[in-house]
Amino acid sequence: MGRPSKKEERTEEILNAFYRCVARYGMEGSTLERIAEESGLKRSLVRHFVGNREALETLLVDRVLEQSFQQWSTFIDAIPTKNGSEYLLEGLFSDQYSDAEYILVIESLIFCAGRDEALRLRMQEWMQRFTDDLTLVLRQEYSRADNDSLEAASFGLISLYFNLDSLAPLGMNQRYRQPARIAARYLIDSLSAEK
Amino acid sequence: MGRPSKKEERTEEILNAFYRCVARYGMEGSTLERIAEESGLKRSLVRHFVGNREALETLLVDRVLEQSFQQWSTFIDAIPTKNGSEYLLEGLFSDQYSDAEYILVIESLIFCAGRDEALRLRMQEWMQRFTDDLTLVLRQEYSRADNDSLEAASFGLISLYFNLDSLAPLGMNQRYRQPARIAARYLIDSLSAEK
DNA sequence: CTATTTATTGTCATGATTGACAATAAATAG
DNA sequence: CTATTTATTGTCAATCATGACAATAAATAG
Repeated sequence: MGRPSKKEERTEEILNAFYRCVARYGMEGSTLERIAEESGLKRSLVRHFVGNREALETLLVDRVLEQSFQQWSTFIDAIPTKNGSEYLLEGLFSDQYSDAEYILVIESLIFCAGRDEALRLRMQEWMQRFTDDLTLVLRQEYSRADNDSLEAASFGLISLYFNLDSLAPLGMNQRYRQPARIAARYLIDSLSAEK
Repeated sequence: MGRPSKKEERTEEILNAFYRCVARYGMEGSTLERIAEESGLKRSLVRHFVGNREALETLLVDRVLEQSFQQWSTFIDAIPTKNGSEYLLEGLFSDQYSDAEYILVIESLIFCAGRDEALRLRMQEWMQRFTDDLTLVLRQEYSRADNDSLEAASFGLISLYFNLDSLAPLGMNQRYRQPARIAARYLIDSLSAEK
């Protein structure tokens, strides 16, 4: 009985607002006031539904990493054994799936990790998994390439993917999407050119 | 007459401290108190020698961009007409010249540029010049490659260069230096493989 | 309607950040 | 030593960010 709880939906709204704030102002610049304003709620409500700042940050980090792992798994699992690199290119560098905010948030988390031991371990694991999965996909298609080459190509793809959207604050991410895609193809093609 | 001024050296110390703080805490996280502590001075002295926060930021941005242009020009001008790509690889990906703080500061400036019209224009110019110069160097060596390929390779090199040191907070920049270098070579070699 | 639960608003205290400036100490020229 | 200039220290007020909580309004069950 009693008034029905909006905790779940409100929490969702608040975390989405926090997410957008981090993409725009960074973690340090995302004050509770800004988050409240971005979510269209009073600051007291932010506290009421989620808690203090620490709880808010914990929840955001958990959520971002969980969603990231989730979507990445879905993406990776959908990659066919044959011609997987085409899927990679499409998934990483098409307008369609591009999400600049996402990269800016991840970038912020990596930055914060420099001063947060626990977060650092999680982001290291995150990055490791990212590269390992990519390497695995590439290995399926280019089984003759050695490990160093595969790792180099994986890191190259990730770098292109990250760097492209980290230029979003300059409004230059669209301008360099095509170059990024071409460069990515160069990296992949290099694997088949191996001796 | 009067007591000799320490304005120049103190300003230098303060801006260096600010620089380190930005690399560690970001622009928003670099409070005057932290900058003062990092420089070993009282906050009042920071104000005395440089001014308020706005003046401090203006001076830092000017200094970072000026030094960046300066060092980049020196680097680019030293590149020989023949075999320039070897110099590029060495300059961008050797331990010796690596400077993670520099990239983290630039990254912070790009991020800030999202909320600062004037800064955005300057960083756009900065990024444009970076890629243009790289493209020019590559064109000297791979004159048969078309513009799109050159631009893609340039953007790829920059992405690898940036992304590598942006992993510094995770302590993973050393681990991926070699992959980055290998990937960079792949990109460059792709230009000679052009039809 | 009543009791209960939760949303919503508002407020107050505390601490952090910044700006401004007074007061003192130190160095130098003459 | 004196006058002058600057470094250095210290302090106070204004603003912002946060935490805590009281008070009210709204919704629901019975």
